[in-house]
Amino acid sequence: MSAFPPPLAEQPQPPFDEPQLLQLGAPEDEPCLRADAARNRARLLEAAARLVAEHGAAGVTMEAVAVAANVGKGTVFRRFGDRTGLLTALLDHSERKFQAAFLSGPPPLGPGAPPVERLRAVGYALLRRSVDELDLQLAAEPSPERRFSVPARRLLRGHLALLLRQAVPDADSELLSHTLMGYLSPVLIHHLTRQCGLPLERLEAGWDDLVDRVTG
Amino acid sequence: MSAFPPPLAEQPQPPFDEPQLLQLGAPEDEPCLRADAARNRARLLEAAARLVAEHGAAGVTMEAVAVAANVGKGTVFRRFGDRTGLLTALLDHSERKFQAAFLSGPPPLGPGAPPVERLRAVGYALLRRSVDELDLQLAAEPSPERRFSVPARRLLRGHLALLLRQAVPDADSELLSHTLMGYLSPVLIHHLTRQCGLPLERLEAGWDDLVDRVTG
DNA sequence: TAACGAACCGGACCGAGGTCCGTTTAATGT
DNA sequence: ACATTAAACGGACCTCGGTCCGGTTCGTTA
Repeated sequence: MSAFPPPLAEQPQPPFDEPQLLQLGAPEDEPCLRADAARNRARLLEAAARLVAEHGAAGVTMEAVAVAANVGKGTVFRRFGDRTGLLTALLDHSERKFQAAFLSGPPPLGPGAPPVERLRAVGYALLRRSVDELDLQLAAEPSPERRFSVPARRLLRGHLALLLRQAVPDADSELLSHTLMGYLSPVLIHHLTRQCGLPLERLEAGWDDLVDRVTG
Repeated sequence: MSAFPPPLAEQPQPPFDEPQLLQLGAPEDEPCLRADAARNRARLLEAAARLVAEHGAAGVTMEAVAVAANVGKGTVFRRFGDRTGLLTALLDHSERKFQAAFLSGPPPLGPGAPPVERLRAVGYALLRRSVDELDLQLAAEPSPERRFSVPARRLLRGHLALLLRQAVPDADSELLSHTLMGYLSPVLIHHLTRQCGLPLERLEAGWDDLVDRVTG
């Protein structure tokens, strides 16, 4: 196991119930990366993206990516830790945009709107984003043990908890935020839209309703 | 892929929004199994259980089980389909007891109590059961694509949807039931209790609160 | 009881994720 | 320019889940 660079948001795991200040990760990619490392990283991401476009996210093997990038297999793992890390890196751009939007973008997603409206907005935004990148998000799904340690998800959950705390101060926001996260999880969205054929509108209505009930 | 016997509850996938009549699977195990097959099945389950007890669920490999049962590796897969199937079979007994309890047991879990109370009860029961078998349940976690097709979960979700329909007829019970399922999912329970150290009481209180909000 | 076919058995085999470690190379200091 | 060293490289190697298929066994029918 290795000390490969932190991908998305913050790294250390604050104790569960802590207020947990929200902050993005480094503004750019890896802080300082050796020239060859940076070059290979770029090559790998490009190769991976191409393979995803060609064969779908599911059919992308680590070895194939390595070969396509003219790089050793070990290098892939050194850089991205594991398969999930590589796929996650592919989603990094979109993820950062999303984070910026709900952390400091214009209302109702960003600060300025009342918390309940922000809750609605963040659900909509996530649903929209997910239906686009569903394949990749699904393939990037981390193993059950790490699912809740993924920085991006910790950040989002913290955000939901914050909004909930503002909207319903007398509730257990931590637990409720987990409930809301469940509704927005890529696997569920995939199941409902792709496997069950529900239209996006119904999921959005469901989110509205859920937010109403939870904050009501 | 194979036609290995249906493990827990019903098999065919009814269209999403259907009323979905609830029914258990066969009262006993596989309907009719050849003598040697039944013998090997028993051996395998026994061996698997022993290995779980010794090395924990995570450290149980299919080959090890096969060896411990004096059986070929292919036989394990023929019988149980895949690793998840084997682990799931280990949970079968407990699962059936749970199903029987909420389908036809005494109130408030079984029929007879008002739906909201039954909702509360099923949550309590599941939380209790999960904290016991957490390791196994975690190891038996199916791959994301199949998570919602697992018969036992389909059955439970259908049950929740039914109770919700009775308790809040004007809501989208299907969607809400998924939300409730999320709160009760083994991975979340594991994360909250084991990784975050929340006491079971808090999870129970959270379930109470969630049911109130959702049905309120 | 002999014969037959379906179901079952077993272990060689494969693919893919992940690790290891000897070698190479980029940055830094002299 | 050269030495030094930490970092990066690469591919052989390992593990483990899952498949395949030739041989075997059970249960049935004649």
